[in-house]
Amino acid sequence: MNVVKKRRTLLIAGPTASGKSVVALALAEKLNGEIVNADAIQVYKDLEIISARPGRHETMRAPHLLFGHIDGAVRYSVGAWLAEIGNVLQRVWSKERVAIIVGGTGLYFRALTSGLAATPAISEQVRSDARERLSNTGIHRFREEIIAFDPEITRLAVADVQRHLRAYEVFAETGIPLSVWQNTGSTGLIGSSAPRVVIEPNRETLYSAIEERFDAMMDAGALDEVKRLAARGLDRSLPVMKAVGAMELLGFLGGELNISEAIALAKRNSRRLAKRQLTWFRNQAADWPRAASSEEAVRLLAEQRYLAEWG
RNA sequence: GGAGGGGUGGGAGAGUGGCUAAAUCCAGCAGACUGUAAAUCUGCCCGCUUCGGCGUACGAUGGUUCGAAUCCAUCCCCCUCCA
Repeated sequence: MNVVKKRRTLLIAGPTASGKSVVALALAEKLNGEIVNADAIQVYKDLEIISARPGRHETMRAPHLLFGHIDGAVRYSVGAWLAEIGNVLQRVWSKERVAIIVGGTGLYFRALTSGLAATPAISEQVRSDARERLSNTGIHRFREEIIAFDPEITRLAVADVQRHLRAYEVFAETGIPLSVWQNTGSTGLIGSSAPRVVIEPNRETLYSAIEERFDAMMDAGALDEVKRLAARGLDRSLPVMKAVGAMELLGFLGGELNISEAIALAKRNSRRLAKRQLTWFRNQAADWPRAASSEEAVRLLAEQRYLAEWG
């Protein structure tokens, strides 16, 4: 193993359809960099079109890492991603190349820069036990049980079933409350000095880009892609099955929606996704520099002195 | 020209005297967020607000009534059918 001298890293975040890939590619070519994915759905092999994952054109121009390497049957997670990206970054850095981390998943960036609680993996047994317990007792009793060992859980909304389940599972698995785990902060892999940018296009531009892109996805064979996914007969609760666009087209294939309803819903849900991403970055990454467009993002990053040195 | 139906908040659409600033759905906005995060959840959505309220509102105008989106009159507009 080479000794890593410089951890040259660039962070590019932004909502779906904001032009992140373009920025990443431009900088990768300029700086001899490698592009690393920070998007929770672009990791899945099964969804190239629907997830707007970089295709041949892009991957020929620069190395792309952590894209499409996970089988849809796998329940991927921030933790798994963080574990993988650690190695990936070591490899990129050891080659004296720049790691350009791009994506729209705010939580992934947070894990990267601030670390993640060191909770162990939850066994399938505990997972299903938790679900069974919940359906037997109902959310109110379930919640009280959790609060008994972890009072912090009071702050969760009662309807937030997913987070209640998580709290229950962690305690059942480890005997230590989730909130305690979460205070055992690890430090991030990426320092605060790494150049970064959030692409924040105006709402109208972004929304019309989303709609046009979805039409383009349909033309590119999105429906066939989702048909292939459907044919696998995977569990509906898997993350791949919940990807925006996939979910709606699955609804069409299952006969619950007609095609135009499915398309309209997919667009709507993409808009909502983008909105949530903007909210995240606005409030959780408030100190990151902003760019209103991909062009501005390139310019903004290129102006930073790091890049002059790195190039 | 004749007969009937209808005009409600950004859209759809309930409501037919007080419990109605007006159900519900959609669209939108804001927020939360530590292993499902493209997920999960919360609030707002006529205007103003110190978030308790205050002011205007249900095509228009006028009227009945203690009180009207709801009843009456006139006017304007839309739709269906018959000529």
